[in-house]
Formats: sequence, C-alpha cells, structure tokens
Amino acid sequence: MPELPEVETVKRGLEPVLKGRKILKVETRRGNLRWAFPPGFVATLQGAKVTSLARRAKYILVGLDSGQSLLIHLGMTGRFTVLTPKGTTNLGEFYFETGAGEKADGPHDHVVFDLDDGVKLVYSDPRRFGMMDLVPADGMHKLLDELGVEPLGNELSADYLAARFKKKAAPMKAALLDQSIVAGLGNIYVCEALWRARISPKRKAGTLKHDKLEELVRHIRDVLNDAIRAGGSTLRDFQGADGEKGSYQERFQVYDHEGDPCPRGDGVIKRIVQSGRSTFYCQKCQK
DNA sequence: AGAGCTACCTGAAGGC
DNA sequence: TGCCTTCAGGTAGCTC
Repeated sequence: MPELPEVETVKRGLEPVLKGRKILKVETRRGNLRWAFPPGFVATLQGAKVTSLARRAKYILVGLDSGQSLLIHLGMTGRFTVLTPKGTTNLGEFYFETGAGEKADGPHDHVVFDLDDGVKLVYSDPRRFGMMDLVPADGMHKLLDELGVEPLGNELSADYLAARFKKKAAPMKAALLDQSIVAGLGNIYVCEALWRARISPKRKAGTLKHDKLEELVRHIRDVLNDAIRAGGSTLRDFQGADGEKGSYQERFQVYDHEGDPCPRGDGVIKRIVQSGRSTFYCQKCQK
C-alpha cells in the first residue's frame, strides 16, 4: 500500500480534479471492497458537491457540502485513474487523458464517479483491501478516533514517543507500525527511518534514550518529506492520481535491498521477519 | 493490557 | 511452457 507519502501524493492529485465539482453519479460495481459499502452510500454522494480534500494518516477525506465526508483507504493496491472526455483541452497536469483502450471496464474497476465537468474518476483495487465509508458531519468515525499523531505534525515529539513507549516490550519495528501511536508509517518508511536513525528494528521500544528519540523524530519527518517531494514510491501497483509513477523507490537505502552493502559502512543489509512482515536493516550500524 | 498471529484477495515473480 | 510456492505497501479481529 501506499504509505503516508503515497496517500499524500494521491490526495494532492485528486484535489484539482474533485474540489468544487458536483458528483453526478456514483457506480459501485460490487457490494464491497474490504467491507460492504454503507447503507445510503451512493445516494449520499450523488448530487453532493466536493468542498475539500484532506489526508489523515493513510486515509483520504473528501469533504462534501452536506457536511459529511467520503472516507477512503487505498489498502495495498487501491488506485485512482482520472478519465477526461476525448478532445478535452487544457488538461491540468494531474489529468490522465482518455485515449484508445482507456475505459473504466477493467475487472478491478470497482467504483466510478461521474463529475459535472465530464470527468470520470475510477477507483481500482485488485486485492480489495481498500475501503470507502461515510463520515457524519460531526467528523466522528471509529477508524479515525483510534489513530495516533500525524508524523509530520507538531504533536510528534521525543516527549510524546517517550510517554507512549514507556515500558513497551515490543520491538521498535512493531511500535512504529502501530497506527495508534504514530499514524501513517508503513513497512517501508519504518525500515528507512530506523536505518537513518541507526536504531535496530529489534530494539525494545521502551529502552530508547530521549536524545535517540529526538533523532528518530527528525529522521521520520525527513524520510517522509523526501518521499513526498519525489511523488511517493512506485511499488508494483502504486501510481499517483496523475498516472505518473513516483520515484522514491529508487532512493530506498535498505528496503528490498537484502544482501546489498549498507550504503554508509561495510555492513550488509539483512532481511528478517517481524510480526509476519519483512524488515530490512544493517546489523552493523543499527543498534 | 499488550504482543503476536491469521485472514482478507489477487497477481507477479522465481524455482523446477 | 506450465505448475507450484512465496511474497507484496494494511489492518481488524482473534488468540494467548
């Protein structure tokens, strides 16, 4: 899946396509993605005008003039494609022009939004780990309520991490993947941030000193900002909303680099499995 | 309460 | 060529 930088890239790509537009029609090609669409999903969206786009952790929030929001999670393979009518000129950089063979009829095209300017927005998701739901006008939603702090916001600090990691026996890898502590990090950027901060993914979260946590916070912010600047990473299924591939994967230092020399020393990148997921790190410089 | 595992689903890649 | 296994960015929900 897209982790935070990829979701941010998609949100930025969708903004000029959706903001200010009226949704004329919504077509759900099946009854569910990860879960069934909520009752009234289509009826609520049809006729609504989009007033805002926002991101919270790995969720995209599409604000509507009714006060409600459309909540979207891309799961592992969720993707948006923007189709414009043939002959449309003056395409913005985020548009994906309709061409021969470019139709919304693929086996994994699950949701199609028709907008009032003739654009079709297509949501595709082969594995269907993604989800869409409605958030009421008060903004309360179970999935949002349980999220921890935004890694790029002011709430993330060494003090915050020290409080949340206190007495924590879980390894750093698991602690940073826990969305109720820091929301938006995923498998790749946890590996990259720990490598940058020279912290072992196996280190017990509760054992980190304050100055090390400060370094970690800085490196988390840096790696996410670097990735956003590069337009996210493209791994198998991910593309930005403009169909352009992100380029950050070319800059991974450790992720998917098993056996390669550590970029900053004479160690070798090792792959281990932690809580069922691959971790890449350098035994020599990450302590 | 906290930590760890399974399940959800499809497709790509590698080994034989 | 084809069959089989393994792996993939996430996370809710279950066990222990």
